[in-house]
Order: sequence, then structure tokens, then C-alpha cells
Amino acid sequence: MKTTHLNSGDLARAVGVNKETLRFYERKGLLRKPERTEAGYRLFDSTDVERLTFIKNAKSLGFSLGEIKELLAIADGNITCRDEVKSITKSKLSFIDTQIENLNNWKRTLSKLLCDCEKTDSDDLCPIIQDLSKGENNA
Amino acid sequence: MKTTHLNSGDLARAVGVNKETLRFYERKGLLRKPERTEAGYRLFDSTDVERLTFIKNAKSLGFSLGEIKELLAIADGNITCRDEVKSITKSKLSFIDTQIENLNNWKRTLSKLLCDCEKTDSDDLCPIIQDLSKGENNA
DNA sequence: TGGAACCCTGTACCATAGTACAGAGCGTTA
DNA sequence: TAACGCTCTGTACTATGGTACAGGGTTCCA
Repeated sequence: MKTTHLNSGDLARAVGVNKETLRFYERKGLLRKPERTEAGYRLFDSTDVERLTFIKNAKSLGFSLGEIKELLAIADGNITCRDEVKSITKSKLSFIDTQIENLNNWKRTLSKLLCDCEKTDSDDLCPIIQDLSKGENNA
Repeated sequence: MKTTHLNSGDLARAVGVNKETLRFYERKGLLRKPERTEAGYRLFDSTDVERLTFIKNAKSLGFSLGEIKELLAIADGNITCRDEVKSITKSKLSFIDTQIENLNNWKRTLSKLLCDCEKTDSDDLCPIIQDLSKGENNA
């Protein structure tokens, strides 16, 4: 658990994000304001690597920065708020379900259209275009 | 096929979008510049309803406004470009497949975390937070 | 005829998620 | 000691997809 100090470049490289993004996250309150050297250089440590990794992972799981900030606030606070993490995760899960359902609908529709398109004469109007011009289309 | 004239408000209401959005789409070149009354009021007709419906449907299918513009350009042009519609649709389909796969990964991960969370003692660190702090997380 | 409800315009603003850049200072190494 | 590469700051800009608003003009209905 030695406290290796990293500067912006080190941290950015370590986690694989842009250096500017670190400043951006700091401004947004996702990363704490790090200590500084006398010259004003940011001094990060392994907890920042973890935190930034957290952000990166959560982002890849579809959490928005706003949601991540909430999660981090909870992680920073007392453990008793854990229900909130669960609640956010649950709502995210149900959102994901909806999204998957939508995508499957899109997929069905587009596949069907593509199929129709292959079948029709090349001098008919494209069925994809035609279909999308109709009301009552799927969500 | 009577050419019912609609003004901005009518069209917006008919399709269910914001009036400002019409102007926005017009600016972006998604909607044609409509004729005007002598007072300068926009005059839309049923083809605009179709076009806006097209945009709305395509949007709900996950096409970006840029892609929709391409599709519209093709629809406006000659039918022989139909292969392009197919190609856009195909690439959209493969994108959708990727998205579904990603969402399913997210879902698996979050479900597992949620499950872990229910199992652990309330004075342990929340496993969701812990897990997300680790590197090598799924995409 | 007057007022409500609509339409017009340009411009500015919103959120999200960053990226880019100029001009300055710092640190390391030849 | 000079040069190169790194860091700092604030500010501006990017893209996407709109929304809001002020300050006018118009249309409709009682």
C-alpha cells in the first residue's frame, strides 16, 4: 500500500483516459481536488486510480456521469446508504431491459424491411423508405 | 389526396413534435423550406406530415439525424440508390446487434452485483462499488 | 375593434461528454 | 545552461438534439 504519487499524465496513462478528461472530471466533482506540489502540479495516488477506474467502468456499464457522481457520493459516504446504490442499479437494470426490448424491435423491423427490399422490383419505391413514412410505427 | 395546408402548429401537433423542432429540422435540412403565406407563415402539406413521420420513426429506430438526412436524400433522389438505403440499414442492424450484446453484458454484470449486494452483510463495503473500482472490468 | 392566440425572426441557451489551445511555468537531461 | 517535454490556467470550441425567449406581426372570434 505504498502511496505512489502520480501526476496527471501518469494517472491518465494508467487508466487510459485523456488528461483533459481528468480536469473535466475534477471540475464536475467526480474526482476530488488532488493535492499539489509546490509548483502546482496535481498529485494523485492509487485511490485516484481506483476512483477513475470506477468512473470508467461505470460509464462502460451505461451509467451517466451524473449517476456516477451519485454512486461516488454514496461510496464516499456511509455504508448505510447502500440501498441507494441498489436502487440506482435496479433502475439502471430496468432501463437496460427497456433498451434491449427497443433494440430488438428495431432489429425486427429493420430486418423485415431489408428482407422486403430484397424481394421487390428495383423500380418500386424502396419499402424501407415507404414504411418509415407511415404513422403508427413501432416505438 | 387533397392538399390540406397546415401551419407549423398544425404539423407539430399532427406528428407530435415541438414547433421549434420543425424550425430546427428545417435549418438542418431534414425538412424542406416550406412555402409561405403572404404574411410569411409556413405552409406545410401532407407530404411534410409523411416526412416528419419518417424522421420521427427513423429516430425511434435509432438512426441519428445525420443518417436520417442521408436516407431522406436517397428517398428524394432516384430509386437506383436503393442499395445505399440497404447498406445504411445493414450497418445499422449490425450496430444494433453490438448494442444488444453490450446491454446484455451490462445486465449480467449489474444483476450479479445486485445479487451479491443482497447477500452480503450490511456492514461490508457494497460489492457494486467495490467491483466497479477494479480494473479489467467488462466492456 | 380589441384582445387572445397564434406565427415570425434571430439569438441565446440547455444538457452531455468531452477536446483543443494559447501562453505561461516547471523539471530533467545532455 | 539551454532545450525539450511536461504541467498549469482559463477559455473556447466540438458534436448532438434540441428548447427558450424577446420583440415583433397576424388572424380569428366575440
